Amino acid sequence: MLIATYSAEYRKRLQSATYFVKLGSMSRPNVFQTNCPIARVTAVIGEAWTLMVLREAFLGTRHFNDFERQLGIARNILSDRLKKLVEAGLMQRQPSATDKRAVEYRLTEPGRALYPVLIGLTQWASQYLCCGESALRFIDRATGQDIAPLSVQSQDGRALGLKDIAMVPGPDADQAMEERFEAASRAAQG
Amino acid sequence: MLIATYSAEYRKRLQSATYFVKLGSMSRPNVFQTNCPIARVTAVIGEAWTLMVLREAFLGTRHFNDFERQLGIARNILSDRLKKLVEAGLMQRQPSATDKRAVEYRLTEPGRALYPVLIGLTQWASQYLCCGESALRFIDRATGQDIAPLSVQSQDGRALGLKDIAMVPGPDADQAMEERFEAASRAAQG
DNA sequence: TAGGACCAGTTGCTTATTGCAACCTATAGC
DNA sequence: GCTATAGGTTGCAATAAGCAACTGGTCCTA
Repeated sequence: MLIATYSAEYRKRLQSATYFVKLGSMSRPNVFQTNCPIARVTAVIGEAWTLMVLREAFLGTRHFNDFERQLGIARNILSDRLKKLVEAGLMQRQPSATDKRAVEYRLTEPGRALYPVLIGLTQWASQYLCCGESALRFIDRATGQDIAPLSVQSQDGRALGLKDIAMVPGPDADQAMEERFEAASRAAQG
Repeated sequence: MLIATYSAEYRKRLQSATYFVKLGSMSRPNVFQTNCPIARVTAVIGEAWTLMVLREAFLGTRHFNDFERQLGIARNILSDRLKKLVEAGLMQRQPSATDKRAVEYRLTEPGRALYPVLIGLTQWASQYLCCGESALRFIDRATGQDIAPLSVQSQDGRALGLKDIAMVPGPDADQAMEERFEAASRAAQG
């Protein structure tokens, strides 16, 4: 439902070329006007520092100066990223109730919905970039155990590997996209 | 085991400041020398276009010119990103056996291990950026059904929300990091 | 076996982004 | 009032991306 609150307006901008042209350094409207979700997600969280800002937000940071201190990010860049995250509906900007100078940046529902991705990235990096020993672990509060590695599953809960799944064109796919999926499907099999 | 094949050499570079300083535009060694997995993953796949190149690779693209055509990426940037992905061990570069002009870029095991993340991003974007109707769906080959939404789970398969999990310092965490997690833990509860 | 097309890049130039420091406005606290 | 703090903005130098043209091999056809 929160989707509905921001998507009506936001969707228009997503579909206008000028918006994407200004996003990130990838000024290729043709790429971002496709409805490939990865292209769109790149436009929204693909810029330098954006993922780190989100990580900070998940760690509970809410204030401009705290983001700056924790990340060592330049203030103008931080300002820009927070603005874009708010625009994109991932975070909300709220003047503090107790201190009129202060502003609080918090994740919205769409923003929080990214946490499986953040966890997936963390698990991947811990395994492949930190050689299994990172500074960060996730545990299940109820049991204290490490959480399970993120896995792709079927509706009935079977774990699915890369070869068990297929990409198929969705409702918005065009002809070129459909042809690509057939090629991709063959490639995945081989 | 494939980890072992590239990590011995790669790990050294990961730990040297100069490597990170040159990665992306975020020339802040202090950030990337931390062992925060998100910081590291940003260094490796956070640059503009890198995620798109990976998406292409998952779609079965293997040749330089095909990446260029499908993405509309500048050739020098593509060259740079492929080089870095190979260096980082996510892709491998192999001269074609049948055509001596051609080169094949393929995902390695560490690269393929990113697919849950790609799927998570796709599902998130489809829901929040494409309003549920994207050009791309994933189905279970065995049944033809859509796959399940990516979920974070406990060891025994319970679905875990953001509030059911806690971040705790791992083996490589320092004092400052430990203090942060306590703050983060409190923030997640509230 | 000469000529053209094709693959995988590289080079040089222009434009857009980032990093850094200094500055600004409004509020808080004493 | 005076100083410190919060959340920015502005201008300038350094860096990265976008674009077109060029290179060095290899394939293919006549």
